[in-house]
Amino acid sequence: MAESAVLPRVVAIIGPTGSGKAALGREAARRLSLPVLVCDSVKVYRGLDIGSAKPTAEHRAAVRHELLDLVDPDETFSAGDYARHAAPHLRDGRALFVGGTGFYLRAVGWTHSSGVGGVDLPPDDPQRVAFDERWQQRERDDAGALHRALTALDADTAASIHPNNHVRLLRALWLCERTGGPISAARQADPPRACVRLLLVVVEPPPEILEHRLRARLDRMLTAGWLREVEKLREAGYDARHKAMRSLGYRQLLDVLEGHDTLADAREKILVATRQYARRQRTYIRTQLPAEQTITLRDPSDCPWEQVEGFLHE
RNA sequence: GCCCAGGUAGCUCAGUUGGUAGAGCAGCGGACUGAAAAUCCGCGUGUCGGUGGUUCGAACCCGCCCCUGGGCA
Repeated sequence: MAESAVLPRVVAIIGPTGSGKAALGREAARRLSLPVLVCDSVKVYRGLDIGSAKPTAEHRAAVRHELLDLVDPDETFSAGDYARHAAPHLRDGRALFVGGTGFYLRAVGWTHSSGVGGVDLPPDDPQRVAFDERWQQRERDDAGALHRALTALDADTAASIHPNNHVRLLRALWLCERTGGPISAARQADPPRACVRLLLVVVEPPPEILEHRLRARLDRMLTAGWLREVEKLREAGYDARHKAMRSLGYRQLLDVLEGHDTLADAREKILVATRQYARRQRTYIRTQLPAEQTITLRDPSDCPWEQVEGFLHE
């Protein structure tokens, strides 16, 4: 109670890619006199500018944007890293997040099992890389090995992850190994709880409008030199080995540069992948982001600013 | 005009000796505890070009018509 009174108040503008949340975010920043805290897993990478729809120099001059360009494309970056970068911006007690990466927002707004943080290592730590490689090899030799191993260590967690989902199985297995016990027990003992008071502004345009915007935006990006941007990154030594370069669109354009695909075909593939991504975002926002208040906007110009300002200052 | 090959799901195509149809992709839905623009799971959405016939029964066999591609004129 007393604790919740001091929790930071956070307004988060979120929505599928191409929904117009960035423009709404700039307007919100002006009205609320807050910087835009960008919540986007690709805009944290330096050099991935056009394809990630990073705010332009003009926009950045007009409105302060934070949490951009945090790492190089060959560096690993996680939701935990994002939460650590975001934390200082919450100190004043009020903040405005704008972006499409719901998973990062959740890392900021909810606590995660303590005791895990201390033993965890970043994904590029040699010890963890060796662990992942060892188990991936084991899974190749013996399908289902990962899931069986996790079942032996932590049946509850194993039951909640499909045997084919190696990424999540590996992560859970790693945590069990590091903590020396079932991770589900630690999570039960310390369940996640909100560490901010959240007002979610969900921008969700009707499907026909979103479709039109996605096409127009993709063509604008290509015209603006997206392919050249990818070529430059490739010349700098970044390629599909690096997570950043496997982001939506970047991987397809790498295929073009490597002669595996035509630009026209890549364009269609990017469009399809973008639609699919937008749908995953909608599902995530709908099901994984509980908030104190939620405003859903079909049209960003209908934003009820009194309610938003009221939430921040009540 | 004649000959050949096709017309089956939104697209590309399977479909055994006749038993009212199924793959991939797309689409739709879902999961998600620091890889998340990642990873993974579930779901078939259909006048089988049309029409008449043969048959207990036709995507499949026969006739006619329509459409597409190629060849010959």
